[in-house]
Amino acid sequence: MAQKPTIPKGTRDFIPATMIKRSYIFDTIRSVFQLHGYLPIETPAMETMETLMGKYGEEGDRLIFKILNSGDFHTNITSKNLAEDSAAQLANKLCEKALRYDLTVPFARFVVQNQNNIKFPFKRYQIQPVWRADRPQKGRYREFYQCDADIIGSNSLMNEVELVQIIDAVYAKLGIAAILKINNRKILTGIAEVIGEPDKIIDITVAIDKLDKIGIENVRKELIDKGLSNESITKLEPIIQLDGSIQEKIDSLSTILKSSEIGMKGIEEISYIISIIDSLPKTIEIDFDISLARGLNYYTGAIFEVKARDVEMGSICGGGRYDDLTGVFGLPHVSGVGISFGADRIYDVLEQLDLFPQNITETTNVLFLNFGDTEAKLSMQYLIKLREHTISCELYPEPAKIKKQMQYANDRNIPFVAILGEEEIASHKITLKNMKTGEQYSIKNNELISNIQNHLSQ
RNA sequence: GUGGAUGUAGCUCAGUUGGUUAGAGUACUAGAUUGUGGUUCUAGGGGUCGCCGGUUCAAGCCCGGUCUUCCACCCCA
Repeated sequence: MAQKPTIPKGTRDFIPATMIKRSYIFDTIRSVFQLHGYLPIETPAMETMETLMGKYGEEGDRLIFKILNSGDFHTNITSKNLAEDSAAQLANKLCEKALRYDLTVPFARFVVQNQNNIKFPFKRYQIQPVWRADRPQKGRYREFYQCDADIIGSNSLMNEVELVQIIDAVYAKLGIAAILKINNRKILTGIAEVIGEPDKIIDITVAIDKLDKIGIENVRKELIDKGLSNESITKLEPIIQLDGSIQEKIDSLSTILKSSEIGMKGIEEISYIISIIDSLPKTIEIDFDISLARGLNYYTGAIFEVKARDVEMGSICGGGRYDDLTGVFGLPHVSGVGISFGADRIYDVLEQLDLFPQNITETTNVLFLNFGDTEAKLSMQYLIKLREHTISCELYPEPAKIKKQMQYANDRNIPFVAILGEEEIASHKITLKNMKTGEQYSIKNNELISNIQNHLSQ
């Protein structure tokens, strides 16, 4: 009996109509990357466990898809291992490879391994799928594409500015009204210092990142759970709830963080970035959001996050600066900064807001009907000529009923049908049918290309 | 990993207090129309009612388990 086919949880098939829309997103992002001088690379779908584990925090390790070793993977597992090892320890014995979790860590590995083949500062873009063993839900998949642009080997804040310009250009091209939130990890570190809890920086950032979502009361509860003193929380609350213009927030924080050297460095950085962005034309809205933390532990400077304004969806772009990501792979003191567009969420946003352009659905421009062997052979001559003029065209592969061939053209959304039957051949003519208007007319066979070109350019 | 919903034709879904042979729309195939698509009409094919077990004379419907998908939490693109 035939089994019912399925695909793994959180994965998807893409039909042609969907792929055309997805390609539109990838093409748009890629063209913006290239326009800013970024170069393409690719890395393998799988990395060694060593490369990935421990780079994304404890939660991240759990969400990495591990690949079972080939062959006799069980021979070095004892019953003692089974009884006593943690799941993570067992996984380490059974798996030496895993699917990549993002594009940034593999990129760091790539940079170290290929440091003699690339020119610094190195600007690369990378558009590939990543995998996370998360529970799927709205806007969240287990296999999804990231579109990353990173620049590594340069400390200049001009790189941050350039990435903001890229973000602005991408969303402007796609027609998405977006808001870019900026913060700086050094400011968060500074805040942790001045409230007297420098060791709790991770707990603090994770908690205040949720301020928007769960409110100040629940943030306070979470911080108490994590062991912060009441005194520290009392100091923290007015800081993370600072309101006003970007400049007002910067001014307030300059006073608050005066005693923290690293905090003041963060203020200096964000002021610089924002002052330059302000002087440039842009369509995206910019906000300095003190509660923006982002989970990834490796960020050390600027952090970015983009959300669509008119639709409820997680972030559609994220990124930041990391000062020493390559250090763990043996290349210390190389700073990088990058952003990552979530193509699948961008798709969902465009779909929900009906923002896909109308004209990206057509593929073939002309379909030749098939009247039999003789006529089909003759049609081939015209197909070749049309293709020489980059007009996409095809011949219906078998001499089916005309009704069926017409229906095929209709279903495929092909705008023109060329009819080359016995009558046309005898009179050296071709009948063209415009499938949108239903209009049908006869032309001389040497007028075919100019006629189609005229219609397509209208 | 935690909690809540869900599952009936390829797709979207009806299906009464449990009662003969499970329906509709859409899609598909053919015909009305032998060289013409979209609209219309007619006919046809297509279902182990997610899976396993239980209750019952009788289960798509009730009960238990399991899987799937979706939603939320954690976390994240």
